[in-house]
Amino acid sequence: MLRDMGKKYKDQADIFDVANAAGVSTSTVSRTFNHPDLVRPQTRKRIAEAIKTTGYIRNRAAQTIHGRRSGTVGFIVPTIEHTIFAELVHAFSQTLEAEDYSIILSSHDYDLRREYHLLRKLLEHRVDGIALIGQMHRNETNQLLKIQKIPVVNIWNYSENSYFDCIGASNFEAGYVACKHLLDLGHEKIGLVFPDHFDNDRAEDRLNGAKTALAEAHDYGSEQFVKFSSYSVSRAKLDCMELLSQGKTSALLCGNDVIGRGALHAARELGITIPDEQSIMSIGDFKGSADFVPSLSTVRVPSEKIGRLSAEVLLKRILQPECAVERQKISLELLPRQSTCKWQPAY
Amino acid sequence: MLRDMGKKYKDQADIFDVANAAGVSTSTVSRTFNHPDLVRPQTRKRIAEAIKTTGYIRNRAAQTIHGRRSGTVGFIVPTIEHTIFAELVHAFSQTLEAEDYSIILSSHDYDLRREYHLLRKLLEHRVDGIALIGQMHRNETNQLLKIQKIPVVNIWNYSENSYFDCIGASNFEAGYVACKHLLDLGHEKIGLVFPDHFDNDRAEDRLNGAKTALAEAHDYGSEQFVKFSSYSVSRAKLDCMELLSQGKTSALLCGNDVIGRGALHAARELGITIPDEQSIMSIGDFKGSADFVPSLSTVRVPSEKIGRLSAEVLLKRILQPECAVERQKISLELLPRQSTCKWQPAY
DNA sequence: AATAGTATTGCAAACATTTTCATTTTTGGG
DNA sequence: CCCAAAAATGAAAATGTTTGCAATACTATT
Repeated sequence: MLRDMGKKYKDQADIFDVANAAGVSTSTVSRTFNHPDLVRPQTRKRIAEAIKTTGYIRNRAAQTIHGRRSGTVGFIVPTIEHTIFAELVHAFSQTLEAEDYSIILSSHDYDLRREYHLLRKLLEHRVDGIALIGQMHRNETNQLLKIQKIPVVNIWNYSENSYFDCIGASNFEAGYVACKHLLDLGHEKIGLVFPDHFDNDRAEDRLNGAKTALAEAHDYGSEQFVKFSSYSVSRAKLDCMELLSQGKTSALLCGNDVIGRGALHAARELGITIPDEQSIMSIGDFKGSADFVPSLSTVRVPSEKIGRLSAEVLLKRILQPECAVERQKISLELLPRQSTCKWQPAY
Repeated sequence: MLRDMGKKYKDQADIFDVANAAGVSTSTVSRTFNHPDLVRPQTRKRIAEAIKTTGYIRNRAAQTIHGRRSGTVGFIVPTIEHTIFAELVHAFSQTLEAEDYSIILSSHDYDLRREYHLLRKLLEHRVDGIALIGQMHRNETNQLLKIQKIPVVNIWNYSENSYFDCIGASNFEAGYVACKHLLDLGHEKIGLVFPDHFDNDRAEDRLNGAKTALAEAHDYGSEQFVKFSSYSVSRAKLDCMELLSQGKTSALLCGNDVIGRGALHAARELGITIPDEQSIMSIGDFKGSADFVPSLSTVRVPSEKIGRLSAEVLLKRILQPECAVERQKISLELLPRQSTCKWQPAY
């Protein structure tokens, strides 16, 4: 297989090759891609053929260099290992891919220092926009975003005075509503199992919401059972087993559905009947939570909707950078299912 | 807020600004990034400061244009909506991010025509390498990959004569082993619940493996109970309920853990005791399957390991494009847990 | 058929880097 | 303190596009 046949070996056809093959100038080829209406249909067809025969593939890097949009969007999430953000990322990607964008996805594993570095890397790639989870970021992260004047959407946590566009629910409310549900059912001794909220404002807000509901219901001084767990069914199961076997609670409030699932397993493992002996309440409503037996009561945070809307808002800001800040508070839905019921003391 | 103060307004510092600020030429700045050993430490320091003060961020597009590596890798998966590939993607990303690569992730939703288009888009971005799931792709996809001579790793499905590097398990074997386990336990009437294997060679191989085991055990003509389901716990639960309520089987073999979970829920819903009345066997061992009560018997396909190794192999090929094709057959592990037991006829 | 107007196309500069090659500076040994 | 060799730096060309402007080719009127 011999290379270098003649002048100069190129392994990749470029826009010149296409122009030659079609007998036009590079300008015309370029225009066929970017402003097809400006080139005669007949010419366009000739160019299309030339593209086929040469096997030409546009070089996005070369157009990005002109300040043209890169066609990429950066999405930084805490994790993709657990199901937590799967639906969100999916909906977000689908929406943007439909508009011909590619998604550069990175995860920082709940380490906001890494988030900053990932952001820098995305900026090096000249992404057209950035999506971040939550409102809490390092100062340098926010500074950088502001200076760069790059389109940003803040996903998942609603804030009425966010600097950037934001689409999300009130996680405080989620925690409050979930806890209120248990209180309304007559539960008094409620165990709270929440992910460690270090570098995680969503979990923190939820926990605060729950605590507020508790404080409103009881004397503030009442005994609290808080257990910190993590985004892992296994870990959560162990933690819940510990809490449940102490027998001090009549209900568990779980910071998210992953923990909620852990709690269901834990109860089953210990032979505790749900919901008769113990109620389990959760927040999230991930795909599949409704299918557990008993099905998991939870507060629905509509992740697909949030993902889709975030993508749309980001898209809009990319096209119109100067338009007013858009903030959407996504409403929650209380979903009482089989894992919770009225508390009736045994005696 | 007035712009254009003086000569020429630039919203982004470029390499010239840095060079000026540091009192060196652009060549030297460029070298500090790409060949730091070629520039004097003292100069390097001065440039580092200049970068800080100017807020310069490298433009990867501009370096990509030179045939330099883009620092991105494309990963095309069937889906990220369900947990199926979460661990795989996670491990893959972590490994490559550690080497300063960014991952462009796209999903085609089990539509290989879309896979082709996504591939083209990735090539436009001049990714340094491509990762694909499975060995089955459209002809045009394979052609394009070969012509482009781009590093490719084929993940998940092992094949001893793959054209590209491949890291994966034998899914045929997985299906065979899983089914054999049930047969060894004395089950004869085994229901097979598998994802529709249209555009999905992994599922197809698994199903064939299972059928082969069945054929070896019984007369080939024996009655088969095959039900096609999908990658959704809800859907799988419904399908399994249908199959289970027919009462023709003593065990269910599920094509993956998502379906396996659906089966567990289905049995519970119907009041069928697992494993006494019905065994449930699965393939995958996703995070959390061991925590179910009863825990899910399954054949472990070590997705993290596969993800990490795939990343490493792809990396190696990016650095040494000419090295010999690397194929690794990842071994499976039979994990009998609580959801399967010996079949003892009721009478 | 000439004219004005519009639709197409081409030329060449611009984009932000990298890299080759030549030039300058530094270093170490005598 | 000089010289050769080595190390560090700079000048300028090259990378693959896009686009403003100018030039050319049509079209529909008169």
